[in-house]
Amino acid sequence: MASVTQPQVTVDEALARKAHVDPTRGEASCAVCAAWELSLSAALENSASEGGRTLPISTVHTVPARRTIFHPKEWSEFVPVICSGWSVSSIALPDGRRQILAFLLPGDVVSTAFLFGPLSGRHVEAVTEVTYRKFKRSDLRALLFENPEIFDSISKIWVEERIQADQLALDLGRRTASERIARQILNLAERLAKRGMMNGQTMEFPLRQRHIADATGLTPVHVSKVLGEFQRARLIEISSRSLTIINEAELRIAADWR
Amino acid sequence: MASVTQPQVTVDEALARKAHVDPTRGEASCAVCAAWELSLSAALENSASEGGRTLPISTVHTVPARRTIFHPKEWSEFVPVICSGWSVSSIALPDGRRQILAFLLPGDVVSTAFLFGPLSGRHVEAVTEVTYRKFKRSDLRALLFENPEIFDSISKIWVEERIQADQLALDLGRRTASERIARQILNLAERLAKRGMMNGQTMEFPLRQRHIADATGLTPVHVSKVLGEFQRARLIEISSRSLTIINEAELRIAADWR
DNA sequence: CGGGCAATTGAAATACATCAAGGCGTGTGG
DNA sequence: CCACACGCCTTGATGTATTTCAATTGCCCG
Repeated sequence: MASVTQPQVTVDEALARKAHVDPTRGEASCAVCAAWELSLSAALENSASEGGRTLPISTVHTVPARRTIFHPKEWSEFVPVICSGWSVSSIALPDGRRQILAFLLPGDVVSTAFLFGPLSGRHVEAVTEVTYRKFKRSDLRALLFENPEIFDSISKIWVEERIQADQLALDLGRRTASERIARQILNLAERLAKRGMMNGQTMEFPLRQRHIADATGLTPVHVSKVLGEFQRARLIEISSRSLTIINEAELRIAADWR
Repeated sequence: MASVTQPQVTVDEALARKAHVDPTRGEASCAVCAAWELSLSAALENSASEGGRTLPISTVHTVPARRTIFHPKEWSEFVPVICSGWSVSSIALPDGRRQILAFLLPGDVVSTAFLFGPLSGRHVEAVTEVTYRKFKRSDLRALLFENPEIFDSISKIWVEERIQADQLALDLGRRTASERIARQILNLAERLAKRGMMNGQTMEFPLRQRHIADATGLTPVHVSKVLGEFQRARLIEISSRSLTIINEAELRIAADWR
């Protein structure tokens, strides 16, 4: 028996299973999670159905856009996992400067570090309307020890998370503004594609330029200028909260090269 | 029984224990690790002596300054832990730009992510002469499952590591050159102090300005200018590979404030 | 209809990079 | 032991990417 969950689960199967586990709510949100190979939710759903038990204690919450999901001063026993919508994880300085550490998409756990201790200073905020689950840390940890599959899943996410953090540092420290912005776009496109949230080369794009600025360590004004250049060069097109990659090859060059 | 190892171990005790476990080598290096509360080495030493077993398979290596400890293309089964000396962990772009992710001091594990999978692209390089241990990943993982104390230790280190990564991103994305440099100095001082490697307010400082530049996302030239200012302002003093913090209060202000 | 957030654009300021030259210490080979 | 080369640091002049400031427009929402 393989100890790592392979992405054999189709969205339909996951939907059916979800309906079995929790027939009170009709959202397809966590089916999307379950379809995502690396997701924590996937592992949890699987373990729950296999054992014939219900999911570990978790509560579902829905918040409107711009609402705080996790407060920086919160010293919480809970691990939040995004079910639907876009949100943003960041840390800030007292004077208002802030750095976005990640855009969170459906299926993302805020950070695996939350499993092992509270991560104070982290702010998680909804960009669109968001639904998310809160798992109790102790429940998840117990599950982790019982279930090697889940442990493997978490380990994978852990390594992924570390790689992302490394790349973020490299981007912020050593790349130009255009590179950083191009990379954010490509990165988001890739992650959305994994979730079946790309429509050809176009994606819903609820981010404000302020978000991109805070993620790339730049100013909203400068982000506007670079995005303007990208559009004039016909690399991308942005209109009515959606973004289309017109010339992926050129965009990749802008992202990778000096 | 508390599941978290407290720093009750004195350096002397650790030395004695070390001698018991491995009488063939006289270095005090890992005694320092054992004295450090958060260290992986500490947990390992404890478990080894408690069970009356020997340490898990690990090999000790010594390399001269500037030598590579872990190659970016290496897809290794081993987890390196620094025993003595300074080294540096970084990632680089094909065109030569590089970002230092951490300065590694005695007792530091390169990254907890190494426990769960190879982290390709990471380069670890000795700054001074360095001795380090290589643990086999599978051994460590086995130990992790047997031994909740070790698991707790690793969890703690992981959370620490995540916090460090967050702060690095904030520094690189949102702080000025002076702030970044001042913070690096204070951070190193604090970590050295934990290891008993501070001599009052002065520390051995084997780093080249190129290292500081690559850690802060700046140019060696600019680092030189800022360090010059700090010295002229009598915040610090650097001479013959050692650095003294003269005015800690002011240095903290330079580090925290705009 | 009004108010406020978001985006765009241009002009001016600035932080940092690049370029270039010189000095200083250190190891090395003649 | 000297000469020399080389890496490292410093310093100044110049260049440039990005910020800051400011004005204008559009737009969503109350």
